[in-house]
Amino acid sequence: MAAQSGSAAPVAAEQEQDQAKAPRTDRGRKTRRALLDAARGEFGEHGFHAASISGITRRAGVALGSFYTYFPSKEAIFTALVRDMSDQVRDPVAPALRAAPGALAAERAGCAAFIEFVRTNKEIYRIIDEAEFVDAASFRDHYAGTADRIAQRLAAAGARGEIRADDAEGIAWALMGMNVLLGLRFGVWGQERGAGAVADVVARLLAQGLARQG
Amino acid sequence: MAAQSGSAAPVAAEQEQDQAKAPRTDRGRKTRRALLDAARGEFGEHGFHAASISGITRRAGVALGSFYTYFPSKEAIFTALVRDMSDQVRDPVAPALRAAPGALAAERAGCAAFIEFVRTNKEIYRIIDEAEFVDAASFRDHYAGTADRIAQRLAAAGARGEIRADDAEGIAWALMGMNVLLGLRFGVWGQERGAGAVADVVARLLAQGLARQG
DNA sequence: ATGAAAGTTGAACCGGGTTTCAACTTTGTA
DNA sequence: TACAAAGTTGAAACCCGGTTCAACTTTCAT
Repeated sequence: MAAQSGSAAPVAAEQEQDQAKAPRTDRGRKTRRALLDAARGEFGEHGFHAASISGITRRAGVALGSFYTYFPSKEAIFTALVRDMSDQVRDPVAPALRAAPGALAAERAGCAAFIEFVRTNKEIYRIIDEAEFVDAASFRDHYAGTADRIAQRLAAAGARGEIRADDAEGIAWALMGMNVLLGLRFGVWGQERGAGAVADVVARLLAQGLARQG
Repeated sequence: MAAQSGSAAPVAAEQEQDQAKAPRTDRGRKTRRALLDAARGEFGEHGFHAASISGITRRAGVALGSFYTYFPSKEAIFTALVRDMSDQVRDPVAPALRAAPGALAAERAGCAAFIEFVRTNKEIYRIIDEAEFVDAASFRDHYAGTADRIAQRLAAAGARGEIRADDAEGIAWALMGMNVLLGLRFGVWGQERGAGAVADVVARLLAQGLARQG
């Protein structure tokens, strides 16, 4: 799955005690970052169980043992990576939402930004999806958090009278689902359509459903 | 993800040569079935990499070695299981679709049947999702096949003039996405809503989008 | 009944990947 | 400059689960 996003997050950056020993030096920070980037490639390419730590360190250009300076286990780096990427989807989507003139335009822009992001970050699906098994909490947080942000927007627009105001939560999950599977089909598997064209599918569905005239 | 479905499939039951040695006896068929059922539990609970063959045989109540009478590897039984479950989702959905009076009613009924199925088969998400890594072809087949069937229905309804006739494919993926994520949220993670109530979210979206009046 | 084919069993083999560790190098600070 | 802390290294210990296999039991057709 994987999904697009909204505004800022609760972050809660401090529960990393058990996850990793934080680097105290510039060199250390660089190495840690290199490991995380390498992990994205390795996990994205092979999936969690087929990925290997030696593969990660090889890509990162560091020795096997260095890995354990920053992450206590394979699971730990995976978890760190999921959080990392979950944050990164949000970044390009939030401004797109803000710039749009109305609720429908916002969802359209959000979808387009998401598709765009997916195209240059195809691994996101494999990584966030696999979190379901490796790190269920992050997986849930990602989707529940995203759905929440969408529901907020819808509720606000509903209160302003722009759209129907009922059941923001249900609609939010449905909307997130559209974005996710459209991203899989037209972002990861194929590129026949531009991001805007994909977003139009969503926009029209929100504007008129399947009704024959707008 | 995982997804709901439509009518009959191309089946192509014969490419199983390399996948498994077919049982020639009743006893054999029973054991094979037991292994498949056990695998569903084991993979659903632990995910592919944490699941173990000895766990499967223990659940099935057979010796470790018997496993290899029916499946040449862990991957092979997983693949067999994915196909098995992919077929099983279709079963309850297809009749629901057929019984409905019109296109919108059909999608509503299909969604409801899917949610119902998910509730009694929660492992389907973990299993079909993980196929992305273990058996990419089955994963793709499942989603692409499902989307195709939806698109057929929409195109037919469009031709009958029931709904707008443009872009059945795009709408199909969007619709499948709604069903999938609603299933995750209201089928697997929570049961606060009845299947019918969940299906109504979809039905209204298709009928009127977010417009304030129908 | 009886022999061949199908199915069962679980101990042991085996390989590969995670994790440990002690020697070594670099960085930062007093 | 010099010492301690931080970071690096990669060989090897360790673990664990997938896979094999040869002896054994059940089924089935004649």
